[in-house]
Amino acid sequence: MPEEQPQRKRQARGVRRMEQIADAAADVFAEAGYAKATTNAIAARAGVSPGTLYQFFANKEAIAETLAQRYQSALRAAHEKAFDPGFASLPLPELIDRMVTPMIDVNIANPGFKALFSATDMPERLSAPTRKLHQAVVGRISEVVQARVPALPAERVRTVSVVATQIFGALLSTVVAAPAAEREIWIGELREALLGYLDPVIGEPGTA
Amino acid sequence: MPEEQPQRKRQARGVRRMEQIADAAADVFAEAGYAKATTNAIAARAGVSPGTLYQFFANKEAIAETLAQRYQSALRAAHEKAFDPGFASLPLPELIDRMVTPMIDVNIANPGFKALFSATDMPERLSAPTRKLHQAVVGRISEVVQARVPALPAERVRTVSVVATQIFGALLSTVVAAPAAEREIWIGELREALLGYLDPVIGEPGTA
DNA sequence: ATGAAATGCGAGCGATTGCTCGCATCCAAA
DNA sequence: TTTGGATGCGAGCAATCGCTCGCATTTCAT
Repeated sequence: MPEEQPQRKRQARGVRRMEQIADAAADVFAEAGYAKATTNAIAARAGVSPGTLYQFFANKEAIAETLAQRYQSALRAAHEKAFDPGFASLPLPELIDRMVTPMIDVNIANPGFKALFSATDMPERLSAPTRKLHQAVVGRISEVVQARVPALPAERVRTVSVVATQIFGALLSTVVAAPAAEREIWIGELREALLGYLDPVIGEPGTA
Repeated sequence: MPEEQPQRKRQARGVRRMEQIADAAADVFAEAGYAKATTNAIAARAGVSPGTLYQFFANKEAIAETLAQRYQSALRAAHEKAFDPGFASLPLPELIDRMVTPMIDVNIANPGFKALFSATDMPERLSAPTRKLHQAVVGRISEVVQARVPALPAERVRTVSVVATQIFGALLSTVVAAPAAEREIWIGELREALLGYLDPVIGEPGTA
């Protein structure tokens, strides 16, 4: 268990510096990926010296960890909005919309993070929590699906949830990468894709 | 244009060594990714010294390039099987099956290559050709879709083809990663997902 | 005002890694 | 059998990069 070390007292200026460095790191990581991003480049982007950077972060991993926590808390907030069990009885198109919208928004607000934390060049320690959250999404979707169609075997519920998540993830990248003007088009296609896959299985609540 | 340098004469033994090194590189790259894979590790895996490795490959990039060419020619062969324009008038489930099967097979036969060449830690030079082939796939699918439903606007044809490709790519990873025993299940879901998305648009040949 | 602590700098250390170099050995053509 | 080139080795070079260290400056509580 990683115990909190008695982190030194920060002045307001120091806290600002930390955010400034973390912001710069988000840029550099997004552009270059974790492995190719150098700490010196992050420091330069933040307009500080390498020494200053290491005044606030123990090492490269710690910088990424800060970003990981930012992303994770944003994700968790989105999950609360997206996976309300009460949605289970809604018409399928609306159900999809309620789930998809918050997840898209959080990823548009944090561009690059999804790619960064699913990349393989990042230390296991940092990608693991995000992957775990991703697994949790499958679980949350499974709950909604199971609540909607109780007669569906648990194994099939799981399979359907995994596939729906994969479809969502793939098209999410396209939506985020698209210029803002085209996003609605791709979001529409995303909805159609999910609807097309899910309708035969869980189109009507209560049926098997 | 990259001109062939007058590569030195190889003995049969040398050719074998090259394949042996390339095979080892495929393993190491698949395990560690391009950036984290060291040439010394590749040499060790191949059971040769670093000097021997560089007897046959100019640099790290050249090793990956050999693998890229392997993958690309395998992909091209699969594309020939998968994107026959004559498929356009088949019933949709069969059309999907004809396209999907060769693409799945080639990726099962070359595990790790898809992930390797779509990773961002690889030099642009090497990922670009594979990305270009991927773009070509969208074009090939567009042709089939357009041939099937001539009344569909070109822009919409393109959008549908992109989305279908994305759905395929996402579930392909799951199929390849799954143990052989479960593959048929995931392939079935992949077919259902594509069918669900495509049926409303191009379900019947000739309709708009 | 003053001292202690926080902030800041940047040259450069140590480890890693792609790659080289000098030299030994193997092979095939003459 | 001889000989030139292909194959093979592995210590170590050079460049990169994460990170440190010594020291200067700023901030803040007293």
